[in-house]
Amino acid sequence: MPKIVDSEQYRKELLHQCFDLLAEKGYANVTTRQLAQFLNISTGALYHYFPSKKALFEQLVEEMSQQDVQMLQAVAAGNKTLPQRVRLLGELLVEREDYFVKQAALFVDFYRHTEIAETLNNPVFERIDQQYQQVMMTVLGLSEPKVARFVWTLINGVLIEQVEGAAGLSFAAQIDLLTDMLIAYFEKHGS
Amino acid sequence: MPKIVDSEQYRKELLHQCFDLLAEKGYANVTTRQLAQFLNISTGALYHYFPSKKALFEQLVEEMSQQDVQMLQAVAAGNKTLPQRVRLLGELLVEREDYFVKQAALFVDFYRHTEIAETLNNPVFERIDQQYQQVMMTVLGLSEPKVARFVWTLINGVLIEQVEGAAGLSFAAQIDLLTDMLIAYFEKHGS
Amino acid sequence: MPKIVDSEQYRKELLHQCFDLLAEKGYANVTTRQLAQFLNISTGALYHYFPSKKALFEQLVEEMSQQDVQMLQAVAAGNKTLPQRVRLLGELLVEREDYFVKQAALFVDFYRHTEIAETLNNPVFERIDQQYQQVMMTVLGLSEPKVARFVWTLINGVLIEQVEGAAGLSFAAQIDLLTDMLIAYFEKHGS
Amino acid sequence: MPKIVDSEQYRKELLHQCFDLLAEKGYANVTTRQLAQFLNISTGALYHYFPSKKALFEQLVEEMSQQDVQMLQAVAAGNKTLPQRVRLLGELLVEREDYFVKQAALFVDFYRHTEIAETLNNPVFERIDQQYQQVMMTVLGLSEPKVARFVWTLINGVLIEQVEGAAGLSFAAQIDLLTDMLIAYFEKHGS
DNA sequence: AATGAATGAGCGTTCATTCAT
DNA sequence: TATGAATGAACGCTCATTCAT
Repeated sequence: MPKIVDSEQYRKELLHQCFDLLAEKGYANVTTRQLAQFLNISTGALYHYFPSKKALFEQLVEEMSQQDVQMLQAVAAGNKTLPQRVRLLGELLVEREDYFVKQAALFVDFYRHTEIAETLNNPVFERIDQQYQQVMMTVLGLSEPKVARFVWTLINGVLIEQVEGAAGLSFAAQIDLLTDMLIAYFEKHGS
Repeated sequence: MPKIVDSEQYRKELLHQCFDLLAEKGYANVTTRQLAQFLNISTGALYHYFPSKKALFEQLVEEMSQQDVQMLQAVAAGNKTLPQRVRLLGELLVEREDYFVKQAALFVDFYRHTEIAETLNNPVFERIDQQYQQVMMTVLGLSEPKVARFVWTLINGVLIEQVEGAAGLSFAAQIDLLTDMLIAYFEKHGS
Repeated sequence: MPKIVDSEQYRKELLHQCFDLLAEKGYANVTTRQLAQFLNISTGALYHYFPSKKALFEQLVEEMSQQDVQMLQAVAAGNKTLPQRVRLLGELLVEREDYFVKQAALFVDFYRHTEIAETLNNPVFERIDQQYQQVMMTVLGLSEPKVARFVWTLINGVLIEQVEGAAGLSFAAQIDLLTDMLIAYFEKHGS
Repeated sequence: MPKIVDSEQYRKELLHQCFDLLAEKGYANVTTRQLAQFLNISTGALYHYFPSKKALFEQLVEEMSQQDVQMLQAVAAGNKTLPQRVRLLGELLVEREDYFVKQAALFVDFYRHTEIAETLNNPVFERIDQQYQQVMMTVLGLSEPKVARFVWTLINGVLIEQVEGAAGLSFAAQIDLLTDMLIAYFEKHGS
């Protein structure tokens, strides 16, 4: 086994490798031993890179949310009308369905495994929430933060239903419906 | 404490008593001992009424979903236009915010604690999903099952955000926005 | 395995059974699994009776110190001169050498495994220290608390050397020497 | 940082640096990583100089006991009466209270972390014990080895009580009492 | 029907030690 | 010599479940 040269880099690689496992099985349903085995390292090594299971999870969520934001920003480029932007956003989500669904799974776990008292003071939470709100405003060119936030809430609702594997409709079909609804709303109420 | 006459009835009472505790703290964060203590029975007795913690939880989810459906049906009564129905539905949700948010919390837990392979074959899941789809069709007087189903998905998205305690907007404000959006959509695309 | 009827009684029995093992091997060198195995119960049962390994240990120390005090009080009975009392105390210690040596071992562990900050506020510590000082005053009929305390310190020094198995002299010989020293001291300085 | 010329010398320097840390926190409460960090070397380097944590500890105890002996020898110089020697010894102990208390802490840890079976055969133990007995004979000018040995036992008893932080009396006060007691004893029984 | 003591596999985590570099 | 990443057995403890009463 080669000596790790860039330990910071390796830590991020480990995080990325964890993503699928944690998103699919859920934080509470994956043990540190499973995690280590999955990563092909010992439990000791896992704790060499992360101070605790919880910290690993938080780092993962943060890392992924940044990746999210970068992906979504792409929609903002160019001169587009609001309906165009909404459709583009929908297309992006459908294109990367697998990623976004897993990401949503991670978030649900993250929130549920944090004590409510902790939630309010947690800087990670706040930063992430702010980021998503901001990116939705930029992407859709909205002036109302609360509408931007609401759009993200709805998207998450659809994503989470996919997580649960309970969807009667395909993700693409749901995103289509959502797109239509948003466009109808913006046509009627302005942006 | 009255002598137990109808064991079936008593089981349901126990379930109703569990609801708040499990919804607030989450399935994984409540031990069977806590559950038993909360119900003022012994752990042995708990296992007399329910074969396992998981089974108890599934029965609770099922029981509550039926209660949900009954509540929602109320909106369907009388001769109303679609926008009226949508608004009524929104009002009902806001009125009983506490209950519905807890219910959503329960669902999220339920899905996350079930293996994906299990999800697809689980009759409980299917039945519940069908029920919600059905009730939304009735309540809104829709002819399209998939739209009905989707409306419920969106409502759940809003509820789950409240569960997570992460909401930037109040539940009422979000439901208002959702109501407006649905009305705009139906006006444009028909029901 | 019969059901335990008097759980409080059983807890004390478990404590007494632990005594030898913990005194001989030391708190840190006995694992909870070893403890459970030694007691012929499961680790789960151990935690049914004691909230933690540390709590078990503290209860043991307290229980034993009470037993100590009762033993030592016996010397106080009757009308005796100070030298007589000193000799009687020495005889008692030699008679029950095994017990007192183990007890001393326990105490050393107890103090070393408690954070210094904790030591000062710990009610268990204070009570025990007071008890020994008090009992030495009574037993020797001393009016000076600090001398009483000092005598106990010296006795403990001798006991601890036995714990360590490092003694060049037998316990009886050491206690004899100590007795002579104390008598010489009291003859010269009064009691 | 000077280039290491004499590896043996460096090893002893490392030991001396360890002393405070190990005496204050206790063998079991200091990890090899902490030790290495404290010494400004890597864990690998630590294992280059010492075959194991335990061996390091044993070497430390041995090294320190030699230092002890040298300090104590100082009292032997000159033509003094026994009471004078006893008082001088007491003064030395009080002067260097901090050092001797730490030393005692080390010894207690050392003995407790060694299996009893091991204790009896351990050459380190025997050598150290012999040394102290010898030095006490020289220092006090005693002809009886067993009394010399016993005096050291009593001194240790007082030191250990200080280690435990449980002392009702100051170290100086206890040493004063001990001095008086020894003098009274020697006056009565001869040396 | 009901109790609660008992079980033991499994959890997150630690740390003395090793070894490729 | 020296590094520090890697190991993995073992720790204290938890908790769904069982079972003698």
